[in-house]
This record gives sequence, C-alpha cells and structure tokens, in this order.
Amino acid sequence: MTNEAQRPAARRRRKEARPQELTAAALSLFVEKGFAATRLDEVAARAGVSKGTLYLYFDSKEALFLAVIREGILPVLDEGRRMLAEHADDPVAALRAYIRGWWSMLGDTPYGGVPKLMMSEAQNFPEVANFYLTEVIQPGRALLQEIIERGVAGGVFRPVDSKLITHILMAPMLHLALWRHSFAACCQVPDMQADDYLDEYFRLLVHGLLVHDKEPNP
Amino acid sequence: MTNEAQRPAARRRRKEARPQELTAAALSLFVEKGFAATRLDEVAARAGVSKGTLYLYFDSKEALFLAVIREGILPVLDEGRRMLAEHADDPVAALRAYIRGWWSMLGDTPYGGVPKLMMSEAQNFPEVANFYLTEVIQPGRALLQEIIERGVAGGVFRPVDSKLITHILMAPMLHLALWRHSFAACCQVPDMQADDYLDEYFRLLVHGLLVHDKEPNP
Amino acid sequence: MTNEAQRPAARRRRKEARPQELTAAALSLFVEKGFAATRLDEVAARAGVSKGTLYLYFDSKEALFLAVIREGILPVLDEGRRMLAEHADDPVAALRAYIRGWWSMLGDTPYGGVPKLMMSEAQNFPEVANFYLTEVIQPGRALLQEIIERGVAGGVFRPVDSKLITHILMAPMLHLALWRHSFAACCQVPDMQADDYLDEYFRLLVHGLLVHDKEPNP
Amino acid sequence: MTNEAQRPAARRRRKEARPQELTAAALSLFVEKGFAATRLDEVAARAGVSKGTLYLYFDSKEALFLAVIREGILPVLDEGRRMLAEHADDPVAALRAYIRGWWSMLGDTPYGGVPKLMMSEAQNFPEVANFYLTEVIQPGRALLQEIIERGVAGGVFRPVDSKLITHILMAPMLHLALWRHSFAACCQVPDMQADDYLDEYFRLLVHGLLVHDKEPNP
DNA sequence: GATGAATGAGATTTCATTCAT
DNA sequence: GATGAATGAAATCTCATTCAT
Repeated sequence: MTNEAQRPAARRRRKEARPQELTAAALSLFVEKGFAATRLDEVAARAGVSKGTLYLYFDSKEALFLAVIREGILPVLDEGRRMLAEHADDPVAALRAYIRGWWSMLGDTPYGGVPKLMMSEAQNFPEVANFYLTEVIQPGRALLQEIIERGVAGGVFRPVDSKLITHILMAPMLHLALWRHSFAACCQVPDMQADDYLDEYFRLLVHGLLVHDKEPNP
Repeated sequence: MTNEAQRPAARRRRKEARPQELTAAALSLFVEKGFAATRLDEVAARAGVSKGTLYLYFDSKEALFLAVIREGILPVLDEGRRMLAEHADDPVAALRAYIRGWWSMLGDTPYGGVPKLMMSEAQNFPEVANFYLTEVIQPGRALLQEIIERGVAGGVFRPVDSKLITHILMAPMLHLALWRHSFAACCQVPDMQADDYLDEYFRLLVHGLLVHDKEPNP
Repeated sequence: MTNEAQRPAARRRRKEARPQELTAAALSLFVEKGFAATRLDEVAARAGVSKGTLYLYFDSKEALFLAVIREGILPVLDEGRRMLAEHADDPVAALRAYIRGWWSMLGDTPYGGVPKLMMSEAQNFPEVANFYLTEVIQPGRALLQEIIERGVAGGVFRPVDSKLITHILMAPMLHLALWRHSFAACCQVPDMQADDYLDEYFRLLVHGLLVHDKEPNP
Repeated sequence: MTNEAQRPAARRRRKEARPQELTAAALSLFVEKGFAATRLDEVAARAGVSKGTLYLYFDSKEALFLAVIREGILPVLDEGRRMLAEHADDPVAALRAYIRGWWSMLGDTPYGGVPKLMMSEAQNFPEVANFYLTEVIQPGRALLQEIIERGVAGGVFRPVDSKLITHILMAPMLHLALWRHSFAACCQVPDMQADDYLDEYFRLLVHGLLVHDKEPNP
C-alpha cells in the first residue's frame, strides 16, 4: 500500500483535482445541452478521461449532476455577506455592490450557467431543486431583502413588498445569465454588453422610468 | 380519390383537430421535462393516442418540437399591436397594458412554458431558436421599444438606452413564467401572486426605488 | 343484396380486374425492392387504391406475394410445348425458338422480374419456392431437355449430360433478365441489346468458341 | 492517451478481429434472407455479441451492408491477374483456369453469396451497386475479355463480340452460385455437382453443341 | 487507478393490419 | 366495396453502466 505522504506531489494533486475537472466538464455540457441530452461520453471527452473514470468518482449520472450543483456556489454567499456589511450604512451602494458582485462572482463565471441548468431541470430533480432553493436562492435573496429593508427603514427607499421585490430585482440579472447561455450562444445576436446592461438596470432601479421634477439625491 | 368535402364530418373534424391535441400534450411535457427527457410514449398517452399516431402527423420528435414552438404564439403579437395603438398617447398606460397583456395572453396560458422551453433547448435547436427569436422575441420587444421611445420623446420617461432597456423590462415578466414552470412546480414555495408581483413591478418601473421629494405626476 | 347480373358491366369488369391490377403493382415493386422492403402503402399507391383495399382481396402481404408468383406464368408453358412440337424435327431451330420465345414471352414482359424475385426470396418462402420450382422451372427445363435429347439422339448435338446442360443453357437467359432488373436499373451501364446478346449466345451454343476446320453450316 | 502498443494484446486482437466477425455473420444472413428481412438481433446473435456491439463498429445497418460488400472481394482480382499471366499463351487453358478459379476462390467460399445479395439489393443501394460494378464486376469481366480477345487474335477462338460474350460467359458461373443460395438452399433438389457442372460448361464453351467431326446435318 | 469494449434496457421509428365510417 | 386514421408489435438505434484487462 502506498503511503499517502510518499506519493509524488504532482500525482496526489492530480488525484485530488480530478473530481473538479470532471464536474467542470459536466457543468459546461449540462448547461449547454441539458442533463438528458448530455452524454457521458462527451463529459469524459471534455475532461480528457475515459468514460469509465467517471464512475470512479461518481456513482451515476445523477450523482454527477448533484455534485455539479453542490460545488462552488456556497462560498460566494460569504463574500456577499462581507460586502453587505461593508455598505451597511448606504443601501444604494450596497445594492450596486450586490448587482456588480453577483455578476462578477457568479454570472460571469463558469457557474453563470447554473441558473439556466437548474431552471431547466428543476422538475426532473425536485430534491436537487429544493437543495438549490434552500441553500443558494433563498440565502441570496435574503441578503438582497436585507439591503432593501434597511433602505426602506432608513427612508431612502420607498416602502415596497420586500419579499416580492427581491424576485423582481433578481430577474434582470438572472435574465442576463440565461440569455448568454441560450440565444446568445446559438443565434447571431449583437452581444449584450453586460456592464452597460447592469448600469442601465441600476439606474432604472434607483430612478424608475419617470422624469422627476426634483432629483432626490442632489 | 375522395373529395375532402365528402368525407364524414366527424372524422374530418377529428383529423383536423389532432395535430393541436398532440402539440398541446407535447408542449406540456416538453416544458415539464425538457425535450430529451420527454418520451414519445408519454406524449401519446397524454394525448390519448398510440405512439404510432404521432408519426401520422409529425415526421420525427424534432418535427413535433418545431410544431410546438410554431403554434399559437404569433396571433398574440397582433393583439399587442392593437393595444399599443389604443394607448398611443399614454406611455404609462401602454406600459401597464403591455405587462398585463403579456401575462394574461401568454404567461398565464399553456404557452407560458415556451420561454422556459426555448431557453433550455436553444442550443440544441439553433434553427428553431433563430425562428423564435426572429418571429416572436424581436417583434415583441419592438413593440415594447416603441412604447419606451414614445414616452421618452414625449418627455414622460427619462432618456434611456431603449434597446437595452427592453431586455431589462422583459426580464421580470419572463422570470415570473420561468419560476412558475421550474421551482414553483416542484418545490414547496409560497405561491407568488402574479397580480401582486406585476403590480409591484409596475410601480418599480414607474417610480424606481428612491423616495422622491416631489411626486412627478400629481 | 345486389344481383350479380344486374350490376353495371363496367363496374363488374372493374371488380374482376382489381386483383390483377393489384398483383401487377405488387410485382413491379417486389421485383424492384424485394418483398420485405416493399411497403403496402406503395403497392396501394401504385395500383391507385387505398391500403385497406388490398385486404379486401388478399389476406396478408404473404398472400399477395403468393398471388404474384402464381399468376400468369403457367400459360406460357403451353405455348412453349406448342413451339417445341412445331420444330420437332429440327433441334437447332427448336433451340433458337426456345431462346427467342423465352425472352419475348417472359423475359421481356413484366414477368421478367420474377426470376430475380424468386431467387431473392426463395429462402424466405420455401413453399412458394417449391411451387415455383415444380410448376415453372422444372417443366420449363423439361422442355429444353427434350430439345437437347432429341438433338443428341438425332446425331446433331454432341452427347451431353442433358440434366446439367439445361441449367447451363438457361443461365445466360436468366442472367439477361436478372441484369436488367438489378444493375441495369440503377447504374449507368450501356444498355445490353437483348437481341444481339441472344444471337451471340445462340451462336456460342451452336459452335462453341473454337475455330473448327470445317464449318458445320457453310 | 494510452499507446496502442501498450494495450493488452488479447483485447487488441479481439478488437481488430471483431469487424470481420460481424461482417461474416451479416454476410451469411443478408445472403440468406436479404437486407431488409435480416434483423440486427440475428446478426448479433450469429456473431455471438450483443446488439449494441454492432454499433461500436458500424454506424447503421446500411453501413454494415456496405462493409459486407467492400470486404474481401478485391484481393481475388490480383490472383486472377496472376493466373491470366501464367496462361498468357494458351487461351483455352486460361479460360479453364478462370472458370475454375472463380469458383474455387469466390463462388465456393462464403463470398459466393455476394452476387445474389448484390443483385437483390442493387436497386435499394445504387451507390453500393455502382461501387461493386466498378470495382468488382467490370475488372473481373475485363480479365475475361482479355482472355477472349487474345484467343481471337491468336486464331484459336472464333471472332465474337468480346464485350457481350463476357456477360454470356459469366452467366453459368453466376447461376451456379445463385442457385446454390436460393432454390438449392430451400428446396429438395438433387445437389448440382459444381465440378461436373463446370466441366460440362467448359466443354460447351469450347465445342458448342454441334457435332463437328462430320457435317452435323447431312 | 484507469481504460474502453461490451452490454442490454429503453428510446425512437416503421409498417402490416384493423375497423369505424 | 372502399377508405385511411389508428394501432401496436417489432424493428433500428442510443447510451448509462459494467468489468476484464
């Protein structure tokens, strides 16, 4: 039996990195084609291993799917909490940071396809959907809700239904990510400039569409 | 051969109604499970016919998919154009009508699942995606864009990037439909009241989040 | 109940002609594609009737096949016997008449595809093959054998194994028919002139390939 | 990936031998039943593998058919050319060698069924038929034509239409093979002794039917 | 640990046959 | 008698999973 410590470091590193190489390949394909339409052959090929190797690390295709979803999303929440604390006294800045942060740390990374994937597959994998809802969506929305509620309490934001509004507020961000992994990926559409999109969105949030006689924050 | 008009009326009526019965069954299943995960057995069973019957009307599973997408969406656009004309002089009312109309005539009907389906499958069916983009999404957004541009021209709306903003404006509506056909369909989540959601959204659009010293439209 | 005698003559004629219209269509398709690869849809379409009509006249696809083979071949044998009697005293002329007659009355008619069909399907329909062998092939060869044996007995033909030689003698004729319904029907090959082919064949039969010091028919 | 040379020898040998095991099984069944009537289940069973295995080596049933035809026929032509050279000065011997060689190296081997198969399926697979025509039939006939033309040029053979005559000369050989794989395989017919048949045929070719020593019709 | 040939259950697709009209 | 929509058994084909090497 080889002693763990005696094994060459390179190989040990490789072995430990394997599962993530596999889930990364699987993620990109699941997002691209959906779970059912993705063949494990392709996943293995994209990860540069043989099909059998997948089964050394994951019991089944479903287990692979679960691992894909589990992985790498939760750490982001901590970062979000940290940011929120930083801007505790300025709801507008916090909102801006939330939007920017969501995009740069999630939407614009390989994990940006997960919302599409989870929406597509929620009904096929109710337990996974529940897990994702509980562990990712709801905590993420709770952060946003807190920003909103602080703003309202501080008299900066209008009184709103803070639960409902989080759904509404998330939608344009999610849409940006969904669009990128659907129509933008297959049709000749002019690239949506994410930064411009998010800026425009932020202004919409803050001011609405109407022309106001007096600017609120001079 | 036999003259069409001479055929027994009952059978003819059935023959003509069949394709829509089949696409209706297929639509609901494709939305629920996705294209690849839907078995034709199930489609046939839900439509109350045998598997073979599907092939009397559609050459293949893909052809069925295309028929599902083609069907019944386009008429709605005319209705939208009519509505827009009705509110030609009031951009705010037109916007409200657009949002409400989209929901009642699309989002809240069996076709409300099509956005989810198309997003999920866009990369697997680029030609269909292109068709949908060209025939449905872009005309629909053009209507919205016109509302916005009229509002801006009339001094009612702030100047905005009218192309970008249509994406942003559609997002919460699409999200409502996507949510209903994904997490809401499989997880125990408190039902999102569509009317409240859309009202809240409309207020957000009009006013933004900020408290304004002076109401713009007294 | 309609009395047979009262029915319009045209209709009665049509009804009696039906089975032959159907077998004619079936024959041409069976020869072209083989039994298994021929769809009853096509047979019906070529005969200008509906699929269901086939089942008014034939119990099954196999029954149709059997009818195709049964039909219209046997009368030819009588004609052959007549011809043989005509040339009873001249084996060479009889042989020539046999070859020419076979081609003009069988090979060059719609039934010219039957040899191909029967060869292709013999192992799938042993009973039909046996029927065809007994009723068509063997009587046909018996005629030929008699020609040969008379020629040998009369000192005109060399002594030969008269059983074996009939197989050999039939082969070029059969080959002409097989070729026409296989490669000639699908590949760009120079048309084999049947008359030239059969003349050349007849000369080969009579003289062989060798140059003989003394020509037999100066 | 893995180096080909490092793979276990046993498995590699198997992998390389597989396609031929599969085409051998397919050939025998295609000849027996025809292409359409042969089920892949049967092919797999006869080859001793599972249905899925066929698809590791051939993309479709049609691809399997093409492979069956492609395989193993062409080498024989070289052998034929060698033989022809050997008998360059004796057309009669060359002809005898051609007949005997065709039978022993093609007709009497598993490939002896290919002529029947190709004739049956030519119209269903025009490209394959064209390939077979160009690569097998025409080169084979060219060899025979050369023998004939040398014989004529040398004054040994009568002047003949050398193109037509090759068709005629091939027919009895082909017929022997066709017969064996059709009626002989399913009906109780006295076995045709191939050697006797070919001898008798050779004599017919050389001498014809007529008695030459003395005027046949005194 | 890693491989990839092999499997077989299950999907899509075909088509001979039936039967209400 | 004639039709052709509908059927469902059986074919082709796919692919997650296994396991000998």
